[in-house]
Amino acid sequence: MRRDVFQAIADPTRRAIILLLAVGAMTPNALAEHFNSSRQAVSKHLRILTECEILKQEQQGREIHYHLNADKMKDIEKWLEQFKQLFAKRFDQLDTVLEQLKSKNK
Amino acid sequence: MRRDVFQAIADPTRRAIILLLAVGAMTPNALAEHFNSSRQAVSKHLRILTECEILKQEQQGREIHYHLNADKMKDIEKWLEQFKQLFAKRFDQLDTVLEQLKSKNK
DNA sequence: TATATTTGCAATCAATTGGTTTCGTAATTA
DNA sequence: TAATTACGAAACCAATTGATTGCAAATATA
Repeated sequence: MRRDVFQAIADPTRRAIILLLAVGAMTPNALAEHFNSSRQAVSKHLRILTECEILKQEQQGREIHYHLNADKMKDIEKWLEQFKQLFAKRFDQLDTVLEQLKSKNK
Repeated sequence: MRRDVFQAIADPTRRAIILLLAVGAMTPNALAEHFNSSRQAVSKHLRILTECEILKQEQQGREIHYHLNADKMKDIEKWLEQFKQLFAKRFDQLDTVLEQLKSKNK
């Protein structure tokens, strides 16, 4: 079973959960009210997000408060950064080619 | 069939394809050489990425060069930015609360 | 103590996914 | 023209996904 941040944010409901919890911790019931999905469906998403270590549980009596581990989100940022650098480098190479063409025409 | 950038980057092979194409355009066969998967499997990923408009095809004789539409990647960045702002705002609110507590104790 | 509330967990199901194999077609090359 | 190459598309399959239903455990309330 693959369980990484990218698979976690692939689902729109899970992305919404992340945004909601970015504002503040919430219980499953409170979260479920924001969606059309059932409480169990939301709970399943919470389980997946917890397994990815994007969420942490905090038991308070019979309630469980889910809150964000914002650090995990950096994995996405890291990959994006890697992509951006590779893409930028491509232009560098293009620049080199253009420079070479330029000096050839001289 | 859901077809968005988030679902596209959920698969590790597709993420690798994106990174490879960030450096420069490639044909399906050239791409497939970088993976253990078959040419057809890679081709299927290419179709998905093209349907998401992350990739564009450019026919050259019997070869098809796939290259990146880097703009689409901004969708991920936008969502990340939205998340970061919500998360930052949370700290702002916390700051406000702390400020209020501070003035109460005066 | 009896009842209600909050929650996780297992079983089940239809839909989707990622992969393979096979086929057809268009562009090269011999 | 015949063989080869590069590719997409369709059919198929096992594994995974997202959702539902039913249940049990723990805590709170009457």
